Amino acid sequence: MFLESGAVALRAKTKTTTPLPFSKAVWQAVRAIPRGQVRSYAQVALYAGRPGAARGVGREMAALPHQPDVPLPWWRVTRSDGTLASQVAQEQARRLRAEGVEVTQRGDTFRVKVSREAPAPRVGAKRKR
DNA sequence: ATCAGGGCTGGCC
DNA sequence: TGGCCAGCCCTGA
Repeated sequence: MFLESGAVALRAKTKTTTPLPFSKAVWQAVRAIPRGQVRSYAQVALYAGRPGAARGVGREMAALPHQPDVPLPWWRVTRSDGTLASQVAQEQARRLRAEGVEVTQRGDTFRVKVSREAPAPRVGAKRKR
């Protein structure tokens, strides 16, 4: 699979700075995204063993430039609705297209084509009442 | 289908 | 404790 309970085993004394278990778990989850495919922040969080920590994943992504020793396919991570984070949208769209992923642009909004056959599984979706 | 607004959560500094 | 954020979900237009 994809799920790694090992991430949980990685937790220990956090003590100091960044490379905390959460970060490692996120990196691992992102690295596991197949070329030409995308996952949402929520899915990455789930696979990292921290369901619901989508925003935390976003924070990690934003910190990547500071971790040049840990190259990751960050461009394969999008929002649940398929739109791309504005500050990296251009670059992200370029990289995704280079992998054969369809990306549309409307105004400043970029978004990946979401197949109706294989809809991105929503994480933590609440039932409508 | 798309967009805006509002409320909420998780992890970190 | 307070506040930030590359998010998520729901509702309504």
